[in-house]
Amino acid sequence: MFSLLRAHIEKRIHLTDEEFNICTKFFIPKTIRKHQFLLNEGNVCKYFGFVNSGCLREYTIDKKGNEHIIQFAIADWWVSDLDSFLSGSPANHNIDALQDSEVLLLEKSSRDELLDACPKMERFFRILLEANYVATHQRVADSLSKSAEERYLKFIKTYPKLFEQIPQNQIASYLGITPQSLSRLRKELTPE
Amino acid sequence: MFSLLRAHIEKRIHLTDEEFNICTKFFIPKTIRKHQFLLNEGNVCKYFGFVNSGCLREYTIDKKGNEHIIQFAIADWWVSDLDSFLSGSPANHNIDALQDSEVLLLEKSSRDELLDACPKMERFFRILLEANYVATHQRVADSLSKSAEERYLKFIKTYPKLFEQIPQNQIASYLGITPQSLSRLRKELTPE
DNA sequence: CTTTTGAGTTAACATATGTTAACGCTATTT
DNA sequence: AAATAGCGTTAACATATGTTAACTCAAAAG
Repeated sequence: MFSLLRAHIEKRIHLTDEEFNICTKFFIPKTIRKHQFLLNEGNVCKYFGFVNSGCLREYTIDKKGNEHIIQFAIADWWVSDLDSFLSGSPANHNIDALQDSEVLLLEKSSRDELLDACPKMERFFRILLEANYVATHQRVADSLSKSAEERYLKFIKTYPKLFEQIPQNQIASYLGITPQSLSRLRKELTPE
Repeated sequence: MFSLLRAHIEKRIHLTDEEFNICTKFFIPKTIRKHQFLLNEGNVCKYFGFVNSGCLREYTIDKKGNEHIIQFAIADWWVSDLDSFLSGSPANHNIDALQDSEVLLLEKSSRDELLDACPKMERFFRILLEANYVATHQRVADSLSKSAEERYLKFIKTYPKLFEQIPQNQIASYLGITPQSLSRLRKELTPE
């Protein structure tokens, strides 16, 4: 149940068995079936979730009704609308499962208690956020400087596992283009 | 010299005078003149910098030679290529000053020492990164779901001070469009 | 087994933004 | 004072991506 999380944390900081056991107490294991929601726009995001298996997505719906995927989360990743989670304000994003998934949920108050109970976890979250900062800034830079085709090729290279698991229309949404454009672009990539 | 930094930290965590004095020892004050570089692509980013005054920008140059601004930094903000700073690998980004600026520089080793000397600062950086995570994800969401015009109007609303201080071609670069497109867009916004 | 739904493809046409080039204005440099 | 460089604007044209609509195919639902 907690072995993936243990390994995930251990990559960043070292905890004793005892310390890790304290941490686990704050998490709520949950199964989320495909198409089920972990967060609906307008509600407060109650959880910071670690994905044990499956795949979820965080997305926003624009005024035309189109979905835009902000973040995928597969095993060993975290999922949340951090803005809403931290501020307690209603979320602008939705989170649902693309596949049956198992997650370990941390409520806001639990996380605060966890940080007090195990101060080493301050460093863990700091390091986790640093890595995320880098990845997200890289995504911003790519959206500024790369064509849809370049972003697509980079996506395949960077997230080969996601690429295998996920429908193409979802990838298009993540890349910021329509499924039709992605289809056209793929056609142009395979001359013959 | 350190009063802005003190207030900046105090917004997130509380430090005693003594603790803060320990922290200040790790920072190197520096003046950066307009057009001077704090980081050149290909070099390792040695600093995590707090801006006391002025304005800097972090940007990348694409293969066509166009600049794309990843981040502005005015007073009370931080500036760095965090990827390079943390990993020690050569930077893909440049950092230079748009105006004469005063910064407080923290070297990588100094930051690690600072975190050990004053563990409360773990929490400070964690909170700082959380806020940045939220802002950057918001920018990603906007680049996926908003038109250039909407992004421009939002920029003005979100960063009125930056909007006043910065040439429009720099804003265009941050928004991901050409200066000509921004000019056209502005014209359409002022009907007569 | 039949029907329905969702994913992917294709094509014709529409639109936002990029490209190139020219011009004017201001501030800086000589 | 003259020359230069940087910024903003404009216009004609080019291109990448969006829009709409139709069609397959496979999987899921009835």
